[in-house]
Amino acid sequence: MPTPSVGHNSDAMLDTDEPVAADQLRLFIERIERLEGEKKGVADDIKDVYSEAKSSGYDAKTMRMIVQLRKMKAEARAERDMLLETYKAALGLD
Amino acid sequence: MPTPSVGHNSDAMLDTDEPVAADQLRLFIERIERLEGEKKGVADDIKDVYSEAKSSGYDAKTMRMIVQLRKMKAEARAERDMLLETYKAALGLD
Amino acid sequence: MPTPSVGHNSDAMLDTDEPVAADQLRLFIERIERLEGEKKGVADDIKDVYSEAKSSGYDAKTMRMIVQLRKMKAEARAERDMLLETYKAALGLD
Amino acid sequence: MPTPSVGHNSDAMLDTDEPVAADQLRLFIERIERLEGEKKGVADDIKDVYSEAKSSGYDAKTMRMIVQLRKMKAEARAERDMLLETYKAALGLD
DNA sequence: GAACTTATGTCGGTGC
DNA sequence: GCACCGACATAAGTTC
Repeated sequence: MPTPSVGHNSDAMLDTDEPVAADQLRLFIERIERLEGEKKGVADDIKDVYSEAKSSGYDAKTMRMIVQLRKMKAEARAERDMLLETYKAALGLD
Repeated sequence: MPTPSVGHNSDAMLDTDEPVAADQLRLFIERIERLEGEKKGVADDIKDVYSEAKSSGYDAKTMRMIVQLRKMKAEARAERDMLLETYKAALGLD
Repeated sequence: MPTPSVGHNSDAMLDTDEPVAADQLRLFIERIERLEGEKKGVADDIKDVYSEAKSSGYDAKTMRMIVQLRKMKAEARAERDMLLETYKAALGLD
Repeated sequence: MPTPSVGHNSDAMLDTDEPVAADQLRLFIERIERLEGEKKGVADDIKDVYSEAKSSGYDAKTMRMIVQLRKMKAEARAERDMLLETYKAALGLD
């Protein structure tokens, strides 16, 4: 049960707690930074696809609308399913 | 009902233009949707890391500040490097 | 055409610019504050309706889902219409 | 799916519970939707005021800070007053 | 000026 | 029963 808060090391009080905590924090930060990098990469990829599509004569604005519309449909469906589940649970049918 | 758009293929070509175009658009859309999905996945991963860090006693808000500060530093350094490159090129030192 | 930026009063440079500007700003602020108050009032009204519905045996969470679902449907329809307009414009049919 | 609340009509009542309940739910939903609409309208009005102020040369960010500061002051004052009331009540001075 | 992303504040759920 | 916590909605900032 590692915690960032100060504590004691079992063996003779060798002060290793803080280094460990610092390493742990550093690790979290680095994982986040790596993931942020990935996210940026994917976002750039998306941009590239839009650019490529534009080069093929498609309008980005229209494409965005299509993507959004499809997403909304999918979300509505998911919501509907959830609603159904809720009803079923409320009626003891699950 | 394939596509609403009008058009015909000139000379002796089989009529493949419209299907191809529709497929091409569909392909672009699907690539984007797939990438959007990936992006969401990564974003969720980031959230998870913050949660995990919080469970270890770290404050998310503080961590965000750290990440941001480091990003700014990295950008500043990149800018400095670029500037240096520019100078070197201008002086014929590259 | 009063502006907050410094200027001249037409009649003999009586320095009334700043009071006017201050008043104008004050007026903007007060309008915003009044609207913020209204917005909070409406938000509270919404809460009240949910509470009232709960007292009548309805589940707030389910109601929220219904409201959201309906909103999504409406938005999808609006989006669809917009998309149609875009197509029509693109095809010179408007 | 009839109604969330079970119920029956006590003796000799015509079976109008379910329609009534459905209507009741519908009514709640519609009231909420109407209020949501109002809230959006007010939010848009606020945006308009900021835009208008910007056109007059004021900086929106600064204005937001002013609004927030004034709100905090007002809240602090309200809290003070409440505290005073509490004291007065405790001392039988009300 | 419009879209996207991040950040903050609020609200309902839960555990002590 | 209250306080904490996580989730959601709104709001702000940033970028194209």
